[in-house]
Amino acid sequence: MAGQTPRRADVRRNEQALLDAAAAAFVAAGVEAPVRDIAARAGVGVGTVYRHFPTRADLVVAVYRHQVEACAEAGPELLAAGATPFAALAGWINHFVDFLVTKHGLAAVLRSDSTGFDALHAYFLDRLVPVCGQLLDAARASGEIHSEVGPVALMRGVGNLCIGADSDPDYDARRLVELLVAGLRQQR
Amino acid sequence: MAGQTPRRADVRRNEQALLDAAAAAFVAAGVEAPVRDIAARAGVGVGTVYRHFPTRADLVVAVYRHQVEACAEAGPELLAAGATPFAALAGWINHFVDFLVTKHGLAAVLRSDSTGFDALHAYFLDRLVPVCGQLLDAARASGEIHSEVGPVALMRGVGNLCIGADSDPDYDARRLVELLVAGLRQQR
Amino acid sequence: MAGQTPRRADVRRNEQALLDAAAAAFVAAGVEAPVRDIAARAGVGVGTVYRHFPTRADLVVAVYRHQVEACAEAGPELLAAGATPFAALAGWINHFVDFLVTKHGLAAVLRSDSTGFDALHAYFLDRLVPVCGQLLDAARASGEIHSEVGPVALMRGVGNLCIGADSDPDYDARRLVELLVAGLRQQR
Amino acid sequence: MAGQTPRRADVRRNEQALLDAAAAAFVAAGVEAPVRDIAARAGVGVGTVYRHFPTRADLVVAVYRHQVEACAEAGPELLAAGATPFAALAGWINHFVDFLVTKHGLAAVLRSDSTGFDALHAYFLDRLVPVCGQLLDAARASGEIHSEVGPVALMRGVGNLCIGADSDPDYDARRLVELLVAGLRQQR
DNA sequence: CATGAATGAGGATTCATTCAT
DNA sequence: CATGAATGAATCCTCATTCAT
Repeated sequence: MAGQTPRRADVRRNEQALLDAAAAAFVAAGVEAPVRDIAARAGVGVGTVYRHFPTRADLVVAVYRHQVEACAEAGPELLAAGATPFAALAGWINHFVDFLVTKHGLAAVLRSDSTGFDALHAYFLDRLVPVCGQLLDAARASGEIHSEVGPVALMRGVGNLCIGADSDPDYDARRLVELLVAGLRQQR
Repeated sequence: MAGQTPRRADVRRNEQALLDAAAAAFVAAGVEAPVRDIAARAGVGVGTVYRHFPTRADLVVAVYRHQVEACAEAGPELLAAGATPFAALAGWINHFVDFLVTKHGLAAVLRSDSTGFDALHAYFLDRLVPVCGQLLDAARASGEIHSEVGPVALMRGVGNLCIGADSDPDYDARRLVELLVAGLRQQR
Repeated sequence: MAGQTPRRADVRRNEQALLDAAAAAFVAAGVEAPVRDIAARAGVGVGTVYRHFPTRADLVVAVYRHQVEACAEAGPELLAAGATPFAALAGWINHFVDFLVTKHGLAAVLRSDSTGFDALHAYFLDRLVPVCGQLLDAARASGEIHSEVGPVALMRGVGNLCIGADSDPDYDARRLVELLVAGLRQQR
Repeated sequence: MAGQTPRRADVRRNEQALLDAAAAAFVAAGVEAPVRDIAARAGVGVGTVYRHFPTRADLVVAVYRHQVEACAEAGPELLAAGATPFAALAGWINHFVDFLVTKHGLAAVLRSDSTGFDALHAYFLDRLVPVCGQLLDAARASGEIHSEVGPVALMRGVGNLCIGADSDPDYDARRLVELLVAGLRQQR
């Protein structure tokens, strides 16, 4: 129970090296990059990776925590920024898409049901679903959307639409997500 | 003397069993499902799989072909059925989603970028894109939709939304696809 | 019990086609050529190969029977030809080497102890050892050689020296066999 | 800090166990012995084999090296030991045969023409051919032998004669090699 | 704490051989 | 008799994960 950050300097250095290495490996080979590659990039043994991040999901979470946090914080900010709630929602979804599309293979893992990514799923849901829900509720309250779709379903759909967007330049996930969001406004 | 199809009844049965088994295996474990699993589902030895389908791509193509033909034929039929073009498009997309989700969960391969599936992608696109394009054009001509999204993008989006729909009962791909299709009507 | 040759014409034709095909396959890929290749070359099913030649050794024996017979018959002829017994032995060994060297991979199989080649070994020994033994005895009787090496050992040695002679043009098995034969004359 | 050899004792032990196991497996089943068998003989997992020797050739080379060095060093020693050059040559060949037959039965690989063993062949030749050549030259200079056979051919012949000597107690490779060596003295 | 060696499950592929048609 | 489809053992190789040092 030492708070978030380890006290020993070398340990902290190792952890940071691992995060950097993992980020680089994820870029190069996707979030399923071999553990050994990550360890090699960080200049440590594989055991050290496992010590710091018992599961791959833990590592992924750690690598992307900052960006997830930023995404989570963007929700209330957008809502408070003056535009309509629907515009805020659309803006936030944009933010989310940017995040997913730039992280090689992350979108695909987000929908993977293999155990071992549970921590990742949990973190994503814990952190972002409330934000998305708040935006959806606000847009619903303002009468801009009528759909009853919930935040989990919406995020899952957006996530799915982003699968493969990083590796195929001809695939424009953003446009399709726009369509999906536009669909929310439709009367039903 | 039978041209394309094998003459011996057991061989034909086996091939069909293999196709069914592969389809099921793809649903359960994706297009990269172990050959041994497919063989086991079909009740045959692995050698039999390799005899009928020397490469995995051959198998996937064969599994697809069956369904793809039915789907392709459904397009003109729906268009001729009397409802509006947009209704025909929506109906066809429904059909497509059924194909992807209910029966085979092949959505994942649609987006696979691994080489070796090129032949598969090509076939898929060759056969279905024109059908979808025709429906899109008709709906556009009738003034029901204004979006400029093309058939390739639309199908890819629908395909992506279907990923994982078979294995997760809480994920309602149809609803999200409805949203996407609804989005097509939006003014631009 | 119909004597050596089958009575039905088509069967005889098949057998001959198989012998030719096997000979060709042995040249191209060695005596361990896949059964399916041989069947394909003969334009028959693999089952037919097995019907005619239950084991690979049976096939090899059949393919080379003529040449083995010729080799066996050459022994007495050389002995009767007027030269010294040692010269006859040397000549016969030459004959034997020619046979082995021109049969891709046969020499290697001759020393293989894998069951399945038993028939081949047996045939070779049955047919050629007595011939070689006769020549050795004669040379010993004439006082030209003193070595006590027996025909089995000698043939085995010659066979071994021939291994790989077909695939490596730099390897001159004949010269080494000459050395071996020359060694027989040495006083002990 | 140890240069070539691994520092951890258990690793070194493992590597040696692997070399011994591979040598034994090669004797029993040839250089193409299943990796799993080698691992089992060494009491390790297959992964360990691959860690130490990424390719089969690496393993075979390593197994050879050990013995080859000893054999190479024996040449000059025998020559300096006082007997005639021919006796030294005969002694060295004996050593070589022991190496091939008694300890490892590696003779079969010496003649393997499968690519991937090129490095092995090269090493073998580089190390032993000069030694054998020196002995041959000396024996030729002393007038004890007259044959023009070179070291490569001689070694190849000896190697071939040793094939299968380990697995067949009735096959006396040494006697045949003696014959071959005796043949070197023959006038031509 | 860090290391990286060892493990072994997991998945692919080939081919000899049998046997239903 | 002939066919060739089916079988499945045998082998290869990769990596995630554990644990002795």
